[in-house]
Amino acid sequence: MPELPEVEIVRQSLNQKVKDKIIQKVLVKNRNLRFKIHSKFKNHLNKKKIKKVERFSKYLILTFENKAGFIIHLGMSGTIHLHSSNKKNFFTNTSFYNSPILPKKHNHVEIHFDNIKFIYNDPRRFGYFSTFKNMIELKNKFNHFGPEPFSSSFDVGYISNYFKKKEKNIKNFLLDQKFVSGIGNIYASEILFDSKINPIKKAKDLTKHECKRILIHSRLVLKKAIQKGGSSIRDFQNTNGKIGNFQKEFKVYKRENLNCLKSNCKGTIKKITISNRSSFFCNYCQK
DNA sequence: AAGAGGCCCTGATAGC
DNA sequence: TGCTATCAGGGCCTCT
Repeated sequence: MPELPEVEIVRQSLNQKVKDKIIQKVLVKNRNLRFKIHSKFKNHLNKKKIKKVERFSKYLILTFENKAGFIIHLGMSGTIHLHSSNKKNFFTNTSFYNSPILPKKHNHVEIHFDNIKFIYNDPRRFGYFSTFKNMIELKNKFNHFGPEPFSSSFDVGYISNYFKKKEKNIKNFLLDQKFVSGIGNIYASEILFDSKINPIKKAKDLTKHECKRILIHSRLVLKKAIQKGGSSIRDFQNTNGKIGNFQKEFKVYKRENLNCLKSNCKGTIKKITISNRSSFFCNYCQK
């Protein structure tokens, strides 16, 4: 569910609310996530002060003062809710697609700070928590990941070189975290539309110019999504009133059978399935 | 090595 | 109203 922009939005509010706060108590209500929450998880977190909340790709990284810390992946349906006990009924939903009301089912982890409760909720259980002891261990966790679109190492040379002899379609590569980190199914379609590239085009057939467009639009789309506060598919109102309206800007995602929004294009948006995931594109202007 | 496909889960929605 | 089928923003694992 959450792609890089959404996780970045979560990171920002999380960093704002729990930075420099001490974990007073950890409750594991249901350890069954993609990977079972380790029995040592509680002790690893207990009484530690959060030094910073960072993000790599779709992963949240919370680091303690002693350089140890933990990672959160939200999977498809993971949401984080912050509940302030200072003011009654004050909820901050740092996720982006369910209501600001605290969920009753599927709460897996509670982390209590002074005056703030962190609640991790995940109906589909595709998310997970993992811990690291130091910076080296943290770095190793992301060893096999490709660069983020914003990274300087994600350049035309890298892209065109990577695509040499690759038979797989371009859409799959945008979703392949070994090639580029942080893009998911929604933004893959949006990036390809802006780049005017057909999702089923083989990667090896992309020209250098097309690689350049992939580079530029990956950055633009994600940047704009972050500025808009990410995407929420469902009706969403949060008490801060600042989260998630990039979905209004979707040009192809969930717009099948509607007109192509490119000026002078008479095409209609199509929906096809690529590797069991839906893809949206205009078969008129995406070559 | 690269690529295809199954699978992990629950919940919302569409169609009958 | 209630059943069944399909779909959902991710990514790991296995097989060829």
